[in-house]
Amino acid sequence: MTDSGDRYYITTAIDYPNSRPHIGTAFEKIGADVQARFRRMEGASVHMLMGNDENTIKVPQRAREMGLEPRAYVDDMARQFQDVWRALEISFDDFIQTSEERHHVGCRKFIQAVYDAGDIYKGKYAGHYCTGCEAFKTEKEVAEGSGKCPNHPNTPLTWVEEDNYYFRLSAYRERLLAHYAAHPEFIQPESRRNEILSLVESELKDVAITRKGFAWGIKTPFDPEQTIYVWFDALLNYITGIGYGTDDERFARLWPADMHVIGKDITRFHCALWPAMLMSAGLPLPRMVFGHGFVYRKNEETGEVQKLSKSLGNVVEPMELVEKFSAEAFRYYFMSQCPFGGDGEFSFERFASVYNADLADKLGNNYSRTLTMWARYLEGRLAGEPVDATQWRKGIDFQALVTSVREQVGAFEYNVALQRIWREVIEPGQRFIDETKPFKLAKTDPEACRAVLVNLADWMRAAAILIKPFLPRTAESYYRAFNFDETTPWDRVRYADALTPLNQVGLHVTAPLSAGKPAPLFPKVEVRDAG
RNA sequence: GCCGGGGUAGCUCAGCUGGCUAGAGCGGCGGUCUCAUAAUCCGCAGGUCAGGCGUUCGAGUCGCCUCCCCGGUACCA
Repeated sequence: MTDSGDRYYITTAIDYPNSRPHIGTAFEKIGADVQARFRRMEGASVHMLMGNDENTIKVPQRAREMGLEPRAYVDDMARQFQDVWRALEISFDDFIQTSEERHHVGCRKFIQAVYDAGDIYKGKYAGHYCTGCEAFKTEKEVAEGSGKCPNHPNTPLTWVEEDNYYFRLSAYRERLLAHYAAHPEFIQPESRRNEILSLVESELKDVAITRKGFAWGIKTPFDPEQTIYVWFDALLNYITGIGYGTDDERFARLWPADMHVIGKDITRFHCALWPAMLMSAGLPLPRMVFGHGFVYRKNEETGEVQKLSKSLGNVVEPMELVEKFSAEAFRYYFMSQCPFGGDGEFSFERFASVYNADLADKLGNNYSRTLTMWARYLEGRLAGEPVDATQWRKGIDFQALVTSVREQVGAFEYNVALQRIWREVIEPGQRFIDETKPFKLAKTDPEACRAVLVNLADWMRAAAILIKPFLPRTAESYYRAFNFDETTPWDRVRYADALTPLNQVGLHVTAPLSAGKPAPLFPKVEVRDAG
């Protein structure tokens, strides 16, 4: 799946710390995390990097508003972001803040390398300048503000020309096109690739990469009056975060990245500007860039689908859902309901409905059923001759199923993979109980009842393994409900282990039970109360 | 305008390089079990696959045209 052997370096986009993360940003992180967890299961040595993009003009502004030093402000925001990511079980290995020294050092080294390569020249940037923001406004912003700055409608914009440095992006057009052709998998999914292809084929303009007069940010080494501008600075986090300019050995070990997970809106920066920058600096390119879709908010009453925005007042904070439901439920909803490469929708009502149907009634309920019967009919412990533990999945080509689910998860087709797991693993387990009726067999044919229950143990083991990247906690509860861990330790389980025969020797329930029952994994909720 | 992506059952989505009577989940309706979180399981519900033309023995699945929705259009999360 990756040609970099057993190492897998995956990144997510770094976020502006102006406001706290919402469910859309969480969507990206979870999608990347599922991949990271999956690759770890497959035996890769995974490094997952996340971070915040702090060298923006809004940072000192916001800090001032809150009466803080910029540094204190970004540190506090970084802590808050990480709290959310941890609550969502995002298994990141490192978190970079672009205000950190390691980033500054690496940035300066990089821009100097590009400068030395002759790809940076001094030019004039001209645009609408807002004295209130002390910044240039884009044409789009000006249009939105009907000719004025959206933030300062009473301050007239002035047309200002400024000397600053340009990166010779246009010079890389041919090389970029050659790279896309030679590596068709470079841009994912397909739709994003087409978009970039036509963009680069049409025209590439040089980009200004420095600005004048900012105290906050990274100074340009060859001209201390200039500060490195947003994109040139931000993209570099992917290399400064693994030691570029500060730890050569580590950088050599981890670069190039196997996967940049980003939002579809910033595809061009990652698929055109970034590779060109790397080419100029003489560094290898990342193997893939995945531009995921967006999460929209569906208004329950009107049925209207809207963008998440502060002004519409429809922003949903991840912690709200985590507290009301659980991180597992949060992860499950977005991974199963929103195709990662496309757009998805969120509503509280639908969230609760999916939660009840797939998690409470299926995953959770069958856990309770199985364990209760084990306790009641076998006193939690298996004795006697081994039985055929694969009865529950007769009629399913389990080998083919595991193979295709692996491919789908590896290709970020999470919603499809989960649907298959539910339809061909989770639900057959429930149907098996219904068809064999172990609760009746217990009275008429204890041996047959025992065989059914052994099958259910195998079912739980297989389910645990397959859902592990998506629902790490639940998967672990499933796996540790029996002493499976003695045969294959939980942290070393691979997808292929779902196919290995169940070890029935000494098999027994290890889940905590009270009065012969486990605590519900996903307590059912009222759909109406969801919001 | 230009470029790109879409339009498949009430809702959310699958349908790979064209081929059995177009699928799943949810919702809805009827029935069932009792191990379980009043959960499960079974059956039913019939959508001109946006519309038209064409290629083909055969098209959601390819080509062209029309309508509608969305995104991008560059230094913007």
